[in-house]
Amino acid sequence: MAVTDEAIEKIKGMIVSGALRPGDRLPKESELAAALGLSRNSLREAVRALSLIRILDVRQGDGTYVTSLDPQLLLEALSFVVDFHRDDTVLEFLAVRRILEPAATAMAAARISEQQLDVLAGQLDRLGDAPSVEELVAGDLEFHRGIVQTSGNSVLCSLLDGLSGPTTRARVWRGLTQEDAVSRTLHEHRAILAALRDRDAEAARSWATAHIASVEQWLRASL
Amino acid sequence: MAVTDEAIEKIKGMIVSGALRPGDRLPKESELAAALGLSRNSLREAVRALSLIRILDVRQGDGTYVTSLDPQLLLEALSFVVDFHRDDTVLEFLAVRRILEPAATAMAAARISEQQLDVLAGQLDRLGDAPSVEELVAGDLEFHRGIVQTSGNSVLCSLLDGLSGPTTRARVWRGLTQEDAVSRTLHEHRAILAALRDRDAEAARSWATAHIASVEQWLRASL
DNA sequence: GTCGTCCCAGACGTCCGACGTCTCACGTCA
DNA sequence: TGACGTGAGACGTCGGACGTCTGGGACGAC
Repeated sequence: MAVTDEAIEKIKGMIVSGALRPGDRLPKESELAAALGLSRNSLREAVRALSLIRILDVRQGDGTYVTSLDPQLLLEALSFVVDFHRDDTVLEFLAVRRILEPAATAMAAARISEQQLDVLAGQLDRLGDAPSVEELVAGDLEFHRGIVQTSGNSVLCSLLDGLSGPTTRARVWRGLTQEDAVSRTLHEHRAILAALRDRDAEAARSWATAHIASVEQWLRASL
Repeated sequence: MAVTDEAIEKIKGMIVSGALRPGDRLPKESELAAALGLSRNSLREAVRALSLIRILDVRQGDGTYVTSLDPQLLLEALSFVVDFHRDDTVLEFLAVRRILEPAATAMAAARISEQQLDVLAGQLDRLGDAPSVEELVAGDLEFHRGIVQTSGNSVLCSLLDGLSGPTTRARVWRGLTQEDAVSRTLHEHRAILAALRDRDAEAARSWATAHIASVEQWLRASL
């Protein structure tokens, strides 16, 4: 195994074992390199790799720190990876979202506050009846994220965020050319919101499932 | 933005745009560094980072290649990230698994072959009535993976693999000290298998849910 | 002709030393 | 007391040198 890979494993070990805790500062590069028995260049490759996936936070002129290691932060790296997938796997990602999002929406029904409901309603109102594709994609993202965030499970929230981030969603909408796609989407969003306001978890789950299923159906037909 | 980060973005762009396709070989480090306008050292940091998340495959003495970019491969990096999460987030991961796994198990009911059913049954038989904790963890992993793989969705499969890989599962079992945990788990596995053999998707889903819920319950009580 | 072996060009792996750039903290001065 | 300048120290980048490994071609035995 290359010394750089060893260094990655050792740094990982120091964090997992608790020797390095979230927020801790690492020894400076030259010292850590000496301690791990490799050159500064090779160590930097290890640090850079761990920094890409948000394990470490490198600040020029200051030092290198362990991040908070929050699920939200670590799963951010997921969207980076998801960007690489080819178009022909979009349907598989959508199928996973179809499993997760209805569950998250149902969980939100019991927890969402009146204030948050009003915020979501305001979003939909501002979007109007005939938004542009860019506005719709942004609004769609914001709407679902707002709901999922109140599910109370940060892992679930981050996972959905990563799986259906801006890039994926844009790819989906690029494939949706049907006339009534926009109006049906807006209608379904309002139905989900109404179910949440009624605290009806099952209705919310069903509307969320139907919402994603219809997107899936359109997409399957247009591929 | 640092030159290394720029290099990461440029290489990502080359892949996403299709200029570099899965399996393609990159120019040698010195040439690519010159083309991107940075030193070989800095370029290596970028390549190393992309290699950690399985975007690139570096072979000493040969060259650097784009991987297959299969969901299965890319989501492998997920388990690396999951290893860093603290114990207090295990329940959140388990809650997500409780959403995904029943769905995957239900999907498998319609697709699993008689041969695969026999393989799973053989696994359970070999495990016996009183396996060690290590054997049980390994068997548990193998059993669920065998089912999920027949769901037909590689993204779903890889995601579950990453979320509940060896490390996470070992952490869960470490917390399970109750006497009847082992026998109840084995019983539930057999129930899931019976439902699959009956092609009863709803029964399979319910048993999978109950199975994870009981693990969740034990874990919550023992934390 | 086929197969196995040897050898080497070429690519990645590692290291060193130097210098640039940025932060933070400290001390100065109004 | 506050703003400002300055310097030590950390990361950022570079070029070159050498080590290590792989793949493929040349060569010879069968």
